[in-house]
Amino acid sequence: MQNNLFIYNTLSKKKELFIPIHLPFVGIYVCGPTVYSHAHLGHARPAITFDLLFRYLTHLGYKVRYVRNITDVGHLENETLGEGEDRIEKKARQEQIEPMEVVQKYVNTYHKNMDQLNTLSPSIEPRASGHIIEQIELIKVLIKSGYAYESNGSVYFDILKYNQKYQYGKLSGRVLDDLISNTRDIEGRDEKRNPFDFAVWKKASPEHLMRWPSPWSDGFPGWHLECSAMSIKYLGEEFDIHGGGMDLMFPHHECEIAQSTAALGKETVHYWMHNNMITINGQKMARSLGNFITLDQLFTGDHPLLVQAYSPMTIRFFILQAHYRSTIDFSNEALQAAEKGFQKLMKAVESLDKLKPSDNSTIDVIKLKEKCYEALDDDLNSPMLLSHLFEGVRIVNSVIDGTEKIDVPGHESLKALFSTFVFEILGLKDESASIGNEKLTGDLMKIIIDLRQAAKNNKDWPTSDKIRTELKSAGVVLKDLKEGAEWERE
RNA sequence: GGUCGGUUAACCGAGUGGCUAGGUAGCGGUCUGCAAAACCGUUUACGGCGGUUCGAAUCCGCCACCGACCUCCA
Repeated sequence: MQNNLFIYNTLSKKKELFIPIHLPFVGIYVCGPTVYSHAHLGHARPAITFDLLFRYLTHLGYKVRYVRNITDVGHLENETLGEGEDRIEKKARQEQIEPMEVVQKYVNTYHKNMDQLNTLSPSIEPRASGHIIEQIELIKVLIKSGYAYESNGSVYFDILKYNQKYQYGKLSGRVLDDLISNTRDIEGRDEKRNPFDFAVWKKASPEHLMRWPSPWSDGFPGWHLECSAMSIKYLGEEFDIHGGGMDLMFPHHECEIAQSTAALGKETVHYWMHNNMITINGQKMARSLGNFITLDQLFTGDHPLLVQAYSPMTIRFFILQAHYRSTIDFSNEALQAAEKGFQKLMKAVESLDKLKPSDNSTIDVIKLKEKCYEALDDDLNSPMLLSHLFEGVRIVNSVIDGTEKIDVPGHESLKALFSTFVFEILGLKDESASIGNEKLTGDLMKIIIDLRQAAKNNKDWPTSDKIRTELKSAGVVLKDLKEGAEWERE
């Protein structure tokens, strides 16, 4: 199996030809969500980016194992002070439910949202809380090899020790000495030998709910550890691709590299891929900044910043229109443009079946197909791919117009091209059947209501009442309010 | 302050040392009873100042502005 896929490797800061370790298999690990709140637009970015990668590698014929974790323990709100509250526990306390109820609730909504965005399920979706034993075993290895030490029931990773043999910070381009010299002194971490040491195991305070027994204390694993433990378990000591958001590069992925390298004595990940952020008014969208829009809000339009609802495919198209390593700035204008562009694409796909082939052709579909592959091979350049697909849209419409001609083989190739790139690889789908009908119904009702209002203005009560009666028998109830009529299904 | 990235036309957003990215919006045209759609054409593009080059928006330097990360974040 051969390919010309080049992937930008954060580790080397270069595009590199993708060569898998064990043909025909490919292993991908992507950092998934911490499930303590609704998924927001930012979560859609890595999900769609790596869904595209998963789909493309699968299309190329690889047997891909795609692992995306669920963080359900150990992710604290403020690790600097050492006493940060676990996000999930905090939510549980606020809502007076079990932490695992919080986890279940938001895993469910996350899955629902990901389905709506038409992302394929990962091959394995491991949870941190389900791999406590694996994490404890990894800690034992780290302690034994001298890269971690126990302190008052907690266990910390020894950064200085690690840095003697390996290079801490190489992924994010950081130098440990610089980090140390730039650090303000913060109180409350006397348990650590060095302020940069990070917890791999934390002793639980008496009131802490999520706790497991370990050789060191009743406690819980450090946030970074789960990814090392679970990626090694499911993908092996060396695997192909590790992905995640750019904001995770430091410290999360840096710590992950340190843990895995210290435990195994070798590089675990061959290609590191990082998607960029979504910004809103030029600033990163994040829960902590309070400027985030959840996916549910986006799909319903229920948010002060939204002038209308945007369908899941509009969001997917919007995200694919930018390259995954660029930031995308959110705005209603941009989303409306994406919506129209997406509809134009879908409309052309519908028209494709109706094309009347000629004996000869003015179109080079093979060339177009090559360009589509070239775009994807160039570090998943989805915007470039879309621009080529819009060339296909122009072709379809021009054939209908009669300004271009296509023969039977060309027609078949073009159909295959759209099917492959639009649906199979980009993972778009036609949602006009559902959403379009809903919109149509609304528009039809408006017309009917306006006609009835005209009748009422003319005091044409028989007509007005007839409309209301017949709608009622069709299952639609009209309500005459002060501001005008409203309708709803019975 | 440190590290890294960005600044492209009305908006979003690719890309390249010389050749139209694309979408949306606008304008003109074809078509059309009118409109819509579609097609064709089109609008002040590449932050500023220097340098390298036959030629730079693309490479180099400086400056300005914006953003990300620097133990919360997808």
